[in-house]
Amino acid sequence: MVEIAVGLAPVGRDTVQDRVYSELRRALIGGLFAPGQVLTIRQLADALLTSTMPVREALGRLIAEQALEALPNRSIRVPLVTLDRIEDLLRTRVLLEGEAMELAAQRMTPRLLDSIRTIMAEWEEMRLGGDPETVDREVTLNHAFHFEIYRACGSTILPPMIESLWLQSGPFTRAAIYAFAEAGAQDAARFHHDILNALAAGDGVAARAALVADISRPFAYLREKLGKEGVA
Amino acid sequence: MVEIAVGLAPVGRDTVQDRVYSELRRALIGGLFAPGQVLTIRQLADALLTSTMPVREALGRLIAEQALEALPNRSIRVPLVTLDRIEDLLRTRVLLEGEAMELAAQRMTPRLLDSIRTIMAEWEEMRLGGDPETVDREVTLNHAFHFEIYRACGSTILPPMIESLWLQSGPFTRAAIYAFAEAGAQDAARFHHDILNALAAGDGVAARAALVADISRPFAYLREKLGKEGVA
DNA sequence: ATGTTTGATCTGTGATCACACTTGATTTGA
DNA sequence: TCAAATCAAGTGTGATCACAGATCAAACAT
Repeated sequence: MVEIAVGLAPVGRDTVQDRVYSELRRALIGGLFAPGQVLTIRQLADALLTSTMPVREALGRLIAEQALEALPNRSIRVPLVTLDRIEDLLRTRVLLEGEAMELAAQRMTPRLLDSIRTIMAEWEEMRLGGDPETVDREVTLNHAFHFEIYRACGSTILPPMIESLWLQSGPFTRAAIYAFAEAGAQDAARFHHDILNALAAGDGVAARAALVADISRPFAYLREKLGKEGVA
Repeated sequence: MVEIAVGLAPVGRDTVQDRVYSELRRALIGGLFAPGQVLTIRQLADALLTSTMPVREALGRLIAEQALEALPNRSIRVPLVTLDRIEDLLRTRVLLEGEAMELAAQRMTPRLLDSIRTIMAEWEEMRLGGDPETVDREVTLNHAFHFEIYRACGSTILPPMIESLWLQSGPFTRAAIYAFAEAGAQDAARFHHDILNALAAGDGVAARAALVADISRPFAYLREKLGKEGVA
């Protein structure tokens, strides 16, 4: 058989389970669920207007990815936020995302750089608007900015692992985003610009350093806040 | 209510799904499934003497962990082995396991060291026996040796991620183990001794180096073998 | 001989039901 | 008055069934 239509993308299935999974994942990364919140299958099925079957399988996947926690009671909850866990997450994210960033810097192409700049531009415009309603979109764009880079690292293993870390960070990054809405806006933008410049120069070490600064910022804030209040 | 029987361990549930999951995981790490092999729910359910329900949920978890692959055909298979994938896995394992090892070296206790030595002793005795029947037990002990260390690293995030990498490495490490049964036995033993000595000395850098040598060995062999034969 | 259609079989997906267990409030007992 | 027993509502788990899509071979048409 001759090769036809090489430019087409694979169509990909669209099962109910996948939609439920994507929706829950979006909600987790966006911080719509509170740490410690218990999720029940039937309640989610009602909210999502489906039956319990797709929900329980999606929850099973999220538990396997450490994004949710299965208690011995058989109940399912969003993991708690503790000081230890924050340190742990930050350290692991620096390790993996730093590596992915440095690898990506060595394989950067003008085309990819353009794509990243486009996302960055939209993100910055939104931040300047200062509309609190757009925080969801902001989270999405921030996610897109980082993973557009990580996908360029040449590894098929690293990006899914980093996604898992974002999923675990999700429940308490939103708090930090809100808090930094004014105070840290220019900082975050500066870090992203630093990353972009380093990538354009092909300087992996500088890109890694800028990234570490970028993701350490909200964690440092949370650490300080939790240190005063105890667990949230 | 008064506190009674404080010394008891939590009983922990034992669902059919968990047993299926453990069994599949064991089979994958032990290399019982061939790369590219297609797994069907009903066939596994028959083999495991259960219904399809627990099997499909267990498969869903394994897919979420990247241990299995969901094709657009809706069929499920063990991921293929390619040269790129081998390089990718090795690089990521060195990154994560090296970090875990260095962290563990800084938190090592005499009690844990003893526990590791016990595993090591049993493993070495089995290797000296040279019985090809015991390769399953050998794989299990090798796993126990490494993860007894990784659990000591103080992170709750790192070990599950490393488990996921072992799961992905499983389908083609067995080939390497067989090949090294005679040729590399003393090498592997030496690396494990190096690791143990470094841990006892609290020397994280040396422990990391010994570990990298340990896990690079079978990968190097596979790389060479695949380079000659093409994909397996 | 090549390409198309057809049909039987097998696959994952989702819905529904029964069951065992947890949980929390209510009732019962001393 | 307080602790223990009880009961009802709600939970995840597993089995079973119905269905749409995939697969592959044989029959057919070009």
